[in-house]
Amino acid sequence: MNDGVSPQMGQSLLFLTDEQLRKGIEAMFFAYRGFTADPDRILAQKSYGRAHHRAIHFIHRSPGTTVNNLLSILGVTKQSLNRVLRALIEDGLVASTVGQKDKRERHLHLTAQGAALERELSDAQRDRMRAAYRAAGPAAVAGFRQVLEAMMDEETRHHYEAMKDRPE
Amino acid sequence: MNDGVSPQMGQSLLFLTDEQLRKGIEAMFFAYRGFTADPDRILAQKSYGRAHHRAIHFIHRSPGTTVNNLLSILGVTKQSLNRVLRALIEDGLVASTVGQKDKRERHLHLTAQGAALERELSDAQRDRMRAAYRAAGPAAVAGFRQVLEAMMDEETRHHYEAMKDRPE
DNA sequence: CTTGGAATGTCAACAAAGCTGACGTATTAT
DNA sequence: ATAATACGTCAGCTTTGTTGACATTCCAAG
Repeated sequence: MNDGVSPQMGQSLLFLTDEQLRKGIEAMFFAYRGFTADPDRILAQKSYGRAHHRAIHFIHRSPGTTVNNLLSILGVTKQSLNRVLRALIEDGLVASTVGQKDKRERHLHLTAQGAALERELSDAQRDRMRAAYRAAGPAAVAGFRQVLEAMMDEETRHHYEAMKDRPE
Repeated sequence: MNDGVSPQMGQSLLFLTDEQLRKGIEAMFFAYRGFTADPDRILAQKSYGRAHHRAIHFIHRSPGTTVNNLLSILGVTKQSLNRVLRALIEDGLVASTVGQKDKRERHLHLTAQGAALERELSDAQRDRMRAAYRAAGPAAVAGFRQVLEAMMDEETRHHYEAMKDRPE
């Protein structure tokens, strides 16, 4: 299994062994459970699911986004998103307004109520992330982000990058 | 929002800002899609799903494991696992044998066919992981693993650690 | 001005994968 | 003997994804 790596970097390539890769894969699997655990608990009380969380998160991040844009960020079908969105709109967490320039489009915003839930969810998720970051330290965090970014699909990374530098 | 960090480490705590945490959260979400994308494609062809992949993975990792043990690793109900397991046994990918010492237990193994699918799936998943590792470098990989481990629930981390140092 | 295509919404039907609750059976432990 | 454990299974429900079909609204190009 030659890796096509230049010979002058004869330094430890042990981090690329199948064993190391397997640990990374399992770490990813187990960590994702923790990542979603706290929001999941909050959502269950309100009889929402992860799909609602994701919609709320990205509407918060990109206020006024269109349904189509949200669709491509989330990578699901419009039917699937629509079901979630309908519930959030009916419950008064999300406001959908017809576009001025293009009236076919709907622009999505969080209501005060929606923003409140967003805060509750992201507070919980951030708490765990903060604890993990603090335990691991800044250098580890930089590496964490680097590896995750390298793991994304091309198209996905574009969405990620586009969202990256927007101010809070 | 005081963090209770000792004052002598007046160094940059900027990596703990909400902005940084949010990026980590989004990176985790987007990266997980990439993480599962390649196996998902293979599984879809064979009309299996992620649940089958997980069962196959951990049976491969812990040959002869009992149903109960697998249950606690995967964190699902026995009914949910049973559905998946039944399909894999019927299709001849997994062998279930009655325990010798305790005959109530079933010990699970991959058949040759099951091992073949396991290899196909983990090859695909490892390829992406390897590319990400190589792009990021060994230091980043160490950080990646540190943060992920710190993100796990206590109980989950035990499973992870228990599996960690077993030879391939 | 008409017409084609894009954006959206909605209906129906289905599947994967999780859940609860109940029950049966074999086996082991007390 | 009885209780607890390990496993399997039936039934029913939920969330979240999928296709496919179809209507509406609207922009833009001919």
